[in-house]
This record gives sequence, C-alpha cells and structure tokens, in this order.
Amino acid sequence: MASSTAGNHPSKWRTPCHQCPLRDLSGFRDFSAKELDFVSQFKSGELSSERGATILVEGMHSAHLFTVLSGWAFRYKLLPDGRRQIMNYVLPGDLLGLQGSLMGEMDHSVEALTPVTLCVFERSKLERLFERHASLGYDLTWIAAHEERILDEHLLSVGRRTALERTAYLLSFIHQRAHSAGVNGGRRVIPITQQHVADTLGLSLVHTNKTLRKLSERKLMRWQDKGCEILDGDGLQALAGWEGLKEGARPFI
Amino acid sequence: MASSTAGNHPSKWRTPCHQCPLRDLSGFRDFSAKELDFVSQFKSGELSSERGATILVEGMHSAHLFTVLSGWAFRYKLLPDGRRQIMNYVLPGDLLGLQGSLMGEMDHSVEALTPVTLCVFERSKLERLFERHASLGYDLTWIAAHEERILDEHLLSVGRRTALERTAYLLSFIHQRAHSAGVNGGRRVIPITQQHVADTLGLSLVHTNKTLRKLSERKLMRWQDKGCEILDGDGLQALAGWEGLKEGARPFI
DNA sequence: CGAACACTTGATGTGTTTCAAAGGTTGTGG
DNA sequence: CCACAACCTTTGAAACACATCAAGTGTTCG
Repeated sequence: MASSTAGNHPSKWRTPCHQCPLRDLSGFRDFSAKELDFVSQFKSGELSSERGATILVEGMHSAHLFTVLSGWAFRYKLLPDGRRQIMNYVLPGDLLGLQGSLMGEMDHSVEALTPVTLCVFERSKLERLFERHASLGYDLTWIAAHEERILDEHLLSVGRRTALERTAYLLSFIHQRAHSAGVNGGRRVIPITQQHVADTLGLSLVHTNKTLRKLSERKLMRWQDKGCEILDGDGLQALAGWEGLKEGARPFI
Repeated sequence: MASSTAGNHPSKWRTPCHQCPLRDLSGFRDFSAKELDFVSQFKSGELSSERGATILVEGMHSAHLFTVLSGWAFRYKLLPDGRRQIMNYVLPGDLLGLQGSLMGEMDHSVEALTPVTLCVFERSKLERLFERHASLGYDLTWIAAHEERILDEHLLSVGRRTALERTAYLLSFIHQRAHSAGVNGGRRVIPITQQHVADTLGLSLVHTNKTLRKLSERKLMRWQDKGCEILDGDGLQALAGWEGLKEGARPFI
C-alpha cells in the first residue's frame, strides 16, 4: 500500500541514484545500501532548466525538493523596488527548496546560470525520511547548518570587508566550491556576469568593474567573454583574509 | 543501562523541562509527553553567564549544545584585524552551538548582552535524538533552516538597503523577535549599544548615531540610557520595506 | 541591420567613514 | 566620598570609498 511511485526500476530515470555520478566524488560521504534504496524511492522525477530560467520563485508553495545534478544556479531576494541581493551560488550536489518545504513558502528565488538538471523529491515523503532513516535526517540538519555557516561568512564580507577584499573573497569562495563539487575539470571558469558579482557583494556594477580590474592587474584572475577565470585562488583567499572552506565528508540526498 | 546522567529527578535542575516557562508561550509548539521525557533526559545541566561574558568562542570544540532560558546574547565573527560583524541576536528559546556540534568547530562566537541562563545538552546524545525521536530531528532541521532564512534577510539588508532602511529593519526585526519570545512584558526596550547596531549593519559608529537620530526625529524609536525603545514597530517595518516575521508554531528543544 | 546585452571608462556627486573632541554615566579603589 | 578610568553617546569637520550619470565599444542573435 501507500502506493506512491511504485515499480521503481533502476532504469526509470536517466540518472538512477545507484549510479549517480555525484557519489563518485570525494567530498561526499558514502551511503549504505539501505540509504541509497530509500533515496532512490524518495526521488520522483528529473527536471531540466535552461540558462536564465527561474527554478523557484519567492512566495511559491512548492511540493518538491531538488538536488542539483549538473549546472550552476544562484539564490536571490528582491526588494520591492527591484534591488537584488544574491545570497549564494548553487552547484551540483546542493539541495534546493528545503526552507520552502519546512516552512511552507519560499522566501527567495533561484535562477539557472547554465543549463541545469535537477533531481526531484516529494516533500510529502520528508517525514518518512526522518522516521525511517535517522542518518538522513541528520544529514538534512547538517546541510542546513552548513548553509548557515556560509551565509555567516558572506554577511561578514558584505558587512565588514572592503570592496577589494569582498571581491577576492567571493571569487576564491566560488572557486573552492566548484573544486569540491568536481565542476570545472581542467578549467577554472565561473559562469557569471559582473552584475552577479555586484549583486552578491552589495556593490554597484561600475565599481565592481573597477575592482575586478584591480584584481586582474594583480594577476589574481582574468575576466573572459562571459565569466571569470581564477588564476591564483590562494592569492585571492589571502587578500580577503579568509580561512577557506574546511569541509569534511559532505552529505547529500 | 546506558547509565549516563541517571537518577534524573524532576527537581534536579532549577528549571525542570516539564515546568519550563518557555513552553507556556504561544509561538512554541506543544510537545508530547514522550518528547518531553527525552528532552529532559537529554539535558545535562544549567549555566549562567554575566552580561559581557563570552559564551562560545570561534574555533572552539564544544561538547555541548545550549538553549537559552532567559536573557539576551548575540552571535558574531571577527576579521583578523578586529573588525566585527554581528550575525544575529539570541533570545529565550533559541538554540546555540548546533553548527559546532555538527561540524566539529564553532565558526562564530557568542556574547551575553544581559545576564543569561542556559540549558546544557550533551552533544553525544544528538545521534540518539535523531534515532529515537524523528519529530525532534525534524525540529532541529527546522531551526537551522529558520536561522538560514533570517540570515538571508539580514544579508539583503546589509547588501542592498540604505543606512536608514537597514536601521529601521533591524530595530523592527529585534522588536518582533522579542515580542514572540515573550521578552519585554510591557516595555519594549532592547538592551544593545549603538556599537552593536553599527556592527550588525556594517556601518560606522558615528553614522549609526546620526541615522538613529533621524529615526527618533520621526518618533519611530527613542534611545535610552543603555538600549533602545521602540515607539512604532509598524512604522519601522514599513520604512524598511520589510514583510515582517511570519512565524507559525516554532519548535524548540 | 537593429536590438539587446555585457563590459569599459571618465566625470561628477554623495553617502559614509575617519578624525577629533567633549559631555554624561557608571564603577572602582584609595 | 572623591578621583580616575572606562564606557557610551553626541557633534562638527574633513576625507574618501563608492554610487550615479553618461557615453562608447564589442558581441550575440533574431
């Protein structure tokens, strides 16, 4: 009974959980067979978004949770008059929509920076997850606490670092995230515009441009056609006075 | 067996969980008897801190979690050269140290604004909490996601609101939090200095002072000997262009 | 070919910081 | 009980980081 998405053949999705490419990455913790079984039965579909598409909208009541399988996106909030603040960037392995699932309504939006593929989970099965798989419930708490930690650091940047330090911090941060998410095999190009940088750091577009120039004069990075290439991640981190991401085994659902 | 803190008489602590004054407040969800039993056995002590005392230190490996029983505190981070950013304020019912417990090391510090009393929990019993009481595990995730939501809004403020809007937002926010935590029975005085406001909003002390003056000229608030009295919470919220706290039944441990 | 978008750059203006100093309050020790 | 230090608030003046305005270039795309 409980029917739901029964008859869950391993081949049902293009990316069966048992063969999820994310699991091969170091940086993600290993799952037991039972956990994997549950997760694959928790999964209810896959979703693709174009670059520029809005994946989640502020105010929305979503019945779903998502895990990013591939691609880049970002979370943001808007003020009534249109001012935008980007809260964080979303990479493969990241979970989307947890806040909305727990508290009913999204309080931010999510937009795709590149084509994105997502794993879809049923919000209604969340309770069962906590009941049957305490370890996964623990992981969800870990994920939420981890995002909180990152937001703390962003807030420190926007509140107390200078424009140059902030920019160095952001680029260094995204670069490390991309590395640990296994994105950018050889290349170290970040698919964002200068407007994204400005809206993340609380700066104007013009001043962001001038600040990025200073960083590239110091040979720390280079701006490309559409995106930014990191030349010296350590240099950026040092300039920002940042400790860097210290991540152990990261869980994901 | 499992010994641990055996012989847990109801009268062991000054504030037995079954008579916890916080539970009477609207705004907190009701607990089942079983949940209450577990929590009271999860509790391992009580702690008091003086005003100005540091409760948790960045970098620390704490074996404990805390719930605030009474008093005010704040979470903050420091840059190497001493610049300080306050991330959030801590009121009765709030949980402290979850990040540290899950990820090994605190990445921020906590300082008491007034005398504070805390409930102490054993970090080592966290796993058991998830295993035996899924509903409490769910609550922990809820709490972490909720803090994330608040940080999103703070980041929006510091990044994109003007000094006047930011200040109005902060005072309105704290005022609403104090209200829903049942603090400030009749009075609406917030026990902070202007330096705290400055360090929360990413402003200098001098400019904070001048901005607060504008708010009091508009009769939205009034600065007292040591703290700030809210005169018109709705006015502040409107000036900030903020939606306000929309909280349903809030869990706490 | 024109429109939309992203980046660049110089000039100008201002919100905010920094510097400096003074007054009020509280607490402590002699 | 006074003297002194520490802390918080207030104010004015000067300096600067950053925002705004304006205009131009190159690219993509229908």
